[in-house]
Amino acid sequence: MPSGPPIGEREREILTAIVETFIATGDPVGSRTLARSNREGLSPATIRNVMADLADAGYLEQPHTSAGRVPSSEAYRYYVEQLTGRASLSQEDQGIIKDSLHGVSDVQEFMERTSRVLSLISHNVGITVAVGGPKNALEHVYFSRLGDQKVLAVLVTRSGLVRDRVLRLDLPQADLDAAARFINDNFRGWTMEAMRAELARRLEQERSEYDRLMKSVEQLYRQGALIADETAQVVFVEGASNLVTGEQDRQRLQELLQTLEEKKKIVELLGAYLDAKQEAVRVVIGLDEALPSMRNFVLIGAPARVGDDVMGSLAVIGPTRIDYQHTMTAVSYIARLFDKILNESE
Amino acid sequence: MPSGPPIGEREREILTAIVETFIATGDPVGSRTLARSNREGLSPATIRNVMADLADAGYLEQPHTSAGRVPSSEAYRYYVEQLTGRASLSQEDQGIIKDSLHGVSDVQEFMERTSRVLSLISHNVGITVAVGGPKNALEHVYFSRLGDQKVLAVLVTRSGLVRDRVLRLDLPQADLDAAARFINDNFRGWTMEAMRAELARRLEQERSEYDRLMKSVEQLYRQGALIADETAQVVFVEGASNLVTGEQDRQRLQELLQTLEEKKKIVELLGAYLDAKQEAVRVVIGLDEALPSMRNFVLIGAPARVGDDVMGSLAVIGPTRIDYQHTMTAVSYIARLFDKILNESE
DNA sequence: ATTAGCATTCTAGAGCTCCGAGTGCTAAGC
DNA sequence: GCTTAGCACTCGGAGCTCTAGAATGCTAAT
Repeated sequence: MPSGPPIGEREREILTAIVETFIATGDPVGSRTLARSNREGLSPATIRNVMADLADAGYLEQPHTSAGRVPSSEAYRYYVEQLTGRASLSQEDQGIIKDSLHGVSDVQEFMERTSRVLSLISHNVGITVAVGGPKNALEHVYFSRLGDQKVLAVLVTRSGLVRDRVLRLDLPQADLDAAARFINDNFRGWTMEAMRAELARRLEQERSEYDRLMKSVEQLYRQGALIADETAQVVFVEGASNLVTGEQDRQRLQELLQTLEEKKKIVELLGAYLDAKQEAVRVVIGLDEALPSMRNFVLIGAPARVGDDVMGSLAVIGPTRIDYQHTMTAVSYIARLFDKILNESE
Repeated sequence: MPSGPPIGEREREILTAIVETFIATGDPVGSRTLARSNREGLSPATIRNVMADLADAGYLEQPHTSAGRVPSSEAYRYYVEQLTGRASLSQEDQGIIKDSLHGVSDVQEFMERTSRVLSLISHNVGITVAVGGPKNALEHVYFSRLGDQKVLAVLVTRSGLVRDRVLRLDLPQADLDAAARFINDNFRGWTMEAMRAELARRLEQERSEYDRLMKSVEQLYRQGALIADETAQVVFVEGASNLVTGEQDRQRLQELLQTLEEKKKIVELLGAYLDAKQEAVRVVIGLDEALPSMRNFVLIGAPARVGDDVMGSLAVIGPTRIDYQHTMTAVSYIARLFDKILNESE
């Protein structure tokens, strides 16, 4: 618990130093080490006193008596809060990002490459989600007969996402065209959610007086041609191999990887923590509340938007011992780039 | 090297027993253990003699002097060869597979679920590839204006694969429709390869007398609307987390996971070893020739076909210490199911 | 051709010691 | 009154030795 008060200037400085040292080395940090690197020449003893206070306040933990101190979640939160955020990305990183994202005009492809680039730059797990959910605005649909009893449904959202699905349905192409025209004419620009609701309402109401057109539409609707559920989300997870270098034991590592394989959970995770309204990069420390296997892991993410439309989110997941400054800068940089690139190509 | 000769009945039996014991336990197997489980009551000493012969012939290896023997790649090859293949899948496994694949009519979705189900059943890595390459026959294309200077190209192959791409292009919808009609009318049923070649030829030849239509077609072609390169392959890799339980050290594990993340290499691997013409399940032992990080790993795969058309491949990758019989049966079962399900839904 | 017996080899693991890092406390110093 | 030096104490980890057990290969007997 952040028993807030006991954080004065000196405490702040020492806590920061501890966090940074621990992030750099991974070993519990002791008063000696700290005294050496501290610019005001404080003695180990003094530092010990401060450390004891910080430990009481819940910012530090001790693996065992004769070891140094390790930052608690609270400490990381505090540390992140007091980061200025003024840092900028190295030329090299900017280069990597730009090379990798150059010339992409497709949201999905952008997402895919971004997850890779995030993992490359952060040396952790890069994740992107392209929302395909109910909030998306419909651009248009397209149906096409495929073989004998199959129909291909293609759905394009305003955000440029393309989703397709093969349905078991036996309708002539003419009917499909009519249905597509109907939907496109009536619902272009609607959110998927609203469209589905309205469509359901109409189908219900006019049930008695169905004409051929509405019958086709109903069939398509029932078969899920208007893809809008969470399966429509596209998730890219890259760099899981980076987790191997961490200090977890086998057991934990496996659980971790398993979790990352469950795309659904990942979507939920990002959904729960990344508020679409927020502007900036968000850091969530203590992921174990949502996902037990993610104990000691943090999420650093931001919404991916073009203008005011939220297209999805991008994030890095890594151990609490991550380079916050660098990762935050990278995430923020790419988020801005996303807006810029996709905006100008509109 | 398989100095072929010294494999008589007794040798065969002992070699098989060694392989099976090693697969079951993971420990080098010694003459004692073997003598105990051997049904004809051979003494350890006799077995030792046989084992020495087998070692000379290259079928067994010794980690160190006072340890038991471990099967060599050659031994596994031999072992697999003499498997009857008569085994059938447990009801339970059949249930898992059917539940998971039930009602799927979309090749891509089938592939996706299959990779998952393969990893589940084999407790190893399940991989599927949907070929989108030059050999695929075109079903139809569809172009649609998207925003101001973008065009969405959707390409459907005979095999039911849907590929889309966003192009930077500024053509009116009418022109796009005309181009699509032209391509569909002229090239439906052609392989992507043939179509591209013919199109290139025509564009070259008639360069002087271009009309509006051919100009649109050329632009679309140049922008890559007729997706047929290897990026059109879709790869699904599931169950990488299963590798953690193996006995590799961290270093190897990480390399392994990295390799699995490189979809391109995986496609090449399957391509190199899984011959489209082959009917049955194929087992490749010694993957390190192709991928150094895959030392001690094997590939158990089969082509995924519907009738005579190859849609891709499915495979399991796991350590040499994999349950061959079970995995082979599972792969073969799913391959047959693939044909059956997608055939009847045509 | 098998097998029993035996000397030999080699590893994994248990037990042990010792070193170093770190702590908290107390008493002295500025 | 804050800071620091000094000191006794704690504890984990590295390194060492030693042993038990599992295998082996060979030889000689059956």
